Amino acid sequence: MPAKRPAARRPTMKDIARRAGVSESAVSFALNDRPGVSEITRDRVRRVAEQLGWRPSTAARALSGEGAATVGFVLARPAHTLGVDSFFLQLVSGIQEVLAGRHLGLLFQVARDVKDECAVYRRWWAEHRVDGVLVVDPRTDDPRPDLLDELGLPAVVIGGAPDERHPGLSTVWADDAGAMAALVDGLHALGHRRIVHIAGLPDLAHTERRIRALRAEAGRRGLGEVESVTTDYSDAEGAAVTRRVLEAPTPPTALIYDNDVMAVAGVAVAAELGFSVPADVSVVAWEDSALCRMVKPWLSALSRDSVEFGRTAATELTALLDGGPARTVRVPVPRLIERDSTGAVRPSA
Amino acid sequence: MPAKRPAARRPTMKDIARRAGVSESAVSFALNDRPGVSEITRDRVRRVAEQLGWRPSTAARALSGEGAATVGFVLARPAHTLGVDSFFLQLVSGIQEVLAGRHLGLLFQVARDVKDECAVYRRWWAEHRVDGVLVVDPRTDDPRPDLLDELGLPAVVIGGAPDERHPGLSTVWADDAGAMAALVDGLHALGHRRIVHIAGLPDLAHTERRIRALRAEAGRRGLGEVESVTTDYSDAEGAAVTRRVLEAPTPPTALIYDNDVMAVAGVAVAAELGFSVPADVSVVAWEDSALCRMVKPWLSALSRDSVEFGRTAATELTALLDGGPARTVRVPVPRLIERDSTGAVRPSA
DNA sequence: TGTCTCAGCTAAAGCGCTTGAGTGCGAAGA
DNA sequence: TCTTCGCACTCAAGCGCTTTAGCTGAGACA
Repeated sequence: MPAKRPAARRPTMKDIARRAGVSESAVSFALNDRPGVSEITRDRVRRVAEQLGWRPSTAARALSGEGAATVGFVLARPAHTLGVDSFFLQLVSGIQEVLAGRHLGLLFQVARDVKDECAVYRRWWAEHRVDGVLVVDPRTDDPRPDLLDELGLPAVVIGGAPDERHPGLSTVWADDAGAMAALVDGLHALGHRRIVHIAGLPDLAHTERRIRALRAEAGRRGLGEVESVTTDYSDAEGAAVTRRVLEAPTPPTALIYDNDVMAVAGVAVAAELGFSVPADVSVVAWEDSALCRMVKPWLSALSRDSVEFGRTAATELTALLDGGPARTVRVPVPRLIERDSTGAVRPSA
Repeated sequence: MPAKRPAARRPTMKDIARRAGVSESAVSFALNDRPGVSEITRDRVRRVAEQLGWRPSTAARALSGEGAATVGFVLARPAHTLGVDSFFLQLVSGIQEVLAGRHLGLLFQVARDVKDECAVYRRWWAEHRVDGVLVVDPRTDDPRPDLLDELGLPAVVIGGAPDERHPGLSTVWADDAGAMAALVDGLHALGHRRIVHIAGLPDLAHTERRIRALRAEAGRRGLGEVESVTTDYSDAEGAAVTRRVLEAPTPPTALIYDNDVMAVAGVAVAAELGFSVPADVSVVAWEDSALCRMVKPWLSALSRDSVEFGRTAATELTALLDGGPARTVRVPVPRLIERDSTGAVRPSA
């Protein structure tokens, strides 16, 4: 074998045309299932294409107005919160499943913040790189929907609430408020009255939804000592907040963590401070993963199917790319997996 | 505001040419820092381009032979092992840092297995989608280097050992063997003689390197009872293997886990079986993350800078894309962070 | 027999960019 | 003064595909 074979040449439609004895246009018609060629020609062309291992050049396609066959995905979170997070990989994995089936590529980028993220969208649009984007972590007062509207870039917002001001955007969301209500309901039934919610990043829309839902539920039941504290999702802040609230004069009897990482960190802190889980304090993680079964006691957690979430979002985006109308679809409410970290309030408490 | 504004039109070089009163070619020369235009023309063109918010269409660029300004990254692992893994997100994050600086896009795909991964490379190549790829999880007897050679696709292998048979590929690797030797050295000094290595996927090249290194070290020191067991990296298998080896008649006094997830799962099992860590058994995780500080006792771990790893790999790839020679670069050996899970063997043992 | 139609195909332009082959012109050299 | 550079720039072709308009020949119909 020669040390450095020249790279193989990519076959083009011209090659197919020559081999099949027809014009390039005929090839184009044949391969795109467009009328204008007979069935037998179409078959012949298809066979030659297959035989040559031809694949359309996305560049050429994009240039002649067909779109880039690519969708974009930007992750804008501080680097250190990216560390141990099962959600995004699973989400992306679900997204991929759908996209791969349609031969759509996924252009991935991590950005520092939303401002950077917007710049990325602008660049992608100007460079003709993507046909649409998947937007995650919608914020309160988010600049992205407006921008995407302006650019005319099809998009689906993952995890946002329905938004009438942007009829062009699809939304895939989970009913956080409903889930929170159910959760509080369950804790209330177990006798919990003092509940602290260790929430995620303060400007994420779903953080706010959860906080509001908790407050509403507390109000409805006349629970006075209910509080939400926002964090950056990191184990460090989760631990710090846990320490603070458990060291208060009247510590809560139940802790709701907005992700698994903080919940695990929180349990460790609780143990260190001499709190027994769930006897002294119940713990629920809003996100289930292997992590929740790696600590003792096993953590009760709200479980959602992130892979399916990704699939749904990607499906909505392809629908949009096909010219379909923007839609708002709700994925199932996360289900509470009761393990060993939740229980009735101890009578003495 | 009209409900549906038509999407803004992307400015092209023709627009710039018209506004600047020069030909398209002059614009091209000016914007690409090529000789052929005077400095004042260049400036004028640049200004107009800026003012119009022009960005080169990657499609057109790619079509005229400039490459797609995109690199590819395929992750081929069983979906369930993707769950809680800090390594890849960090790696990608480092990769992005470098790529973003050069306006290179990252096309990301998850595949089922290596065969699928190869298909993805072929497709990307045929579709003109990427200029190069980053290959992770090199295997023993890996089909990918040959394929990439054949396609003439620049690539850097992340985590592979130097490979003379593929002079076209760059390699970025860590000295697993050296790290393992140092680790065994340390454990030996603490009195450990029975060591079990709960390894990762059996056909990954670095798994084999570690296993071989462990065996070599054991041989050199005359340690008889040393063993490596391969797993799929999941907490479940990590736990299962831990249970099996600790229930043996003469259980090991030290456990080396090939990732943090399994180590954490293993510690839980050890506790359950009544083993105290590190008094009865020492535990080391080959991968550091927040996880290692979420369990008691805190886990000693081999720490590498995955973000930097990603940066290095991406830098090598860009060098390759610039026409540089393939290189083999070694990143620093992972450093052992000693926490609370490792200690001297108890005299009685 | 001549005309009309229409299925089945070809020719050619165009997408936005790069690039090699000119072209015009002022300055330097004979 | 005339030639010769060489700089600054323009022309036009080409990358691989789509798409519109146009062409051809065979059958339908009068």
